[in-house]
Amino acid sequence: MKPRAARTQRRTRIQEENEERILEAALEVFSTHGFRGATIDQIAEAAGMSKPNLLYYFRTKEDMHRLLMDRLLETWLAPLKEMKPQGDPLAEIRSYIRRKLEMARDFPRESRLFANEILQGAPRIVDALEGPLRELVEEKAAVIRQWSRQGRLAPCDPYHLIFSIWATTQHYADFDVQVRAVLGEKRGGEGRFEDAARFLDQLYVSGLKPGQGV
Amino acid sequence: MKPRAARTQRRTRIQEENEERILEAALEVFSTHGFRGATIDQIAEAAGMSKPNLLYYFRTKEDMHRLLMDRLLETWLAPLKEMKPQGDPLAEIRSYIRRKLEMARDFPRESRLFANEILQGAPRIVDALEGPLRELVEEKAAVIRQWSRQGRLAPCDPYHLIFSIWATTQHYADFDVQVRAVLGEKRGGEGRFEDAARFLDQLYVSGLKPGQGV
DNA sequence: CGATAATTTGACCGATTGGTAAAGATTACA
DNA sequence: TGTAATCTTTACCAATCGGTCAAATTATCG
Repeated sequence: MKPRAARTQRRTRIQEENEERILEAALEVFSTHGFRGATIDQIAEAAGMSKPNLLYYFRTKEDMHRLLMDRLLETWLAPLKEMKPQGDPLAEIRSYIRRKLEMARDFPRESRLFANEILQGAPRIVDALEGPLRELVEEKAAVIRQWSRQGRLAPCDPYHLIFSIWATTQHYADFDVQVRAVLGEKRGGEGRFEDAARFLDQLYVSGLKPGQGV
Repeated sequence: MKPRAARTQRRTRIQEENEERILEAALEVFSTHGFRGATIDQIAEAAGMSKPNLLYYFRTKEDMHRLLMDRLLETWLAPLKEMKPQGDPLAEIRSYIRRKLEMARDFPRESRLFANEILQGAPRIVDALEGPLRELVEEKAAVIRQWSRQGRLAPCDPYHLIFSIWATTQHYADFDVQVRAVLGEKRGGEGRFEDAARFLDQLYVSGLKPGQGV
């Protein structure tokens, strides 16, 4: 009997293990080739099982991708959710940047999976973008605007502030090949994330200190 | 007789036109699906010609991609090349940002083509990254460091400064779908580029003014 | 015009794609 | 231990992939 959807909730040990192995492999393959560029054979091989066996757990390629995206979205929104209105504005933004940078360092494949999907027109998550994501950003934008109004943060466009934080941090995961090519071997080691953190700290703290700019 | 490579340089009008039409179509398709995700049939249809006809002008899918990437790289490096050591540091950086932002607005497909390639491991342009790109960045990083040493710019890591400029500007092309989803209809019109320019101006000018930060 | 080169087409190729059918092997559990 | 449910494999499918070929068509130019 097919395991997914046609079952009363019990999950076998084998089922649990294999689904996890498949998702791990799918993350690897999807994140480096995009949805269309990835093949089930590739994923099956990466998961160490035959293609029909894989398809016993996930009926289609889309099923795998959808589940990955669903899981990802929560993880993805979490750091922004943590930004608290009652905290110190600069400190809140700083630690948001740090969290995002840590995600770029520790979960580059997730970042690339997301980037691939957006880059290719987000056909499979456009709803999430226009729904939960947009609402969360709107909420946090209001918080940032409030901070500015209170004179605790330089006045600035909160949306583009958030975009710039996404861009600068995810860049280290999505464009990793380029970053390492440019930095070379001596500068491009693991220290690049600390260097990036230092630079971004400086940029944003100086750039957003109240009393700065328009 | 095959036109490419096996010819003594003469290029027919038809040849010129069709090659351009093909490259235009290839840019469209490659930039939205990546190399592996794109198919020759798709490109041929977008170019309004039959597949064998397309393959008469470009012998392989890789040939099209390679030519696009070669052309792109020059365009891509141009804005950074324009940054002059003898100019005013903040003004030079500002106009570099503006140029990059204009490229994101006017050539989003080129940006996405590049992003797709990097994201998927840059298998077809890794040489360019480690060669010309790296050298140019090294040169300009030296310029920036010099500016800082002269006290005309806040001391900062020049490499990560450049990365952050790439990231924040290209974001508006590569993640366009997301940007528009978050901004919604009223905020997401063409004005988003001007808003972005304003925000980035503020961020970088305040963040890099001499006497700021570490 | 005629002829030669350039262009376009339809028919086709083997390999790979996403996915299925059914039988065999293994596991869980009464 | 028996057996029913779960898991795995082999063999296969139609569709699509990148690309070829030869014949038909069109453009160029003396």
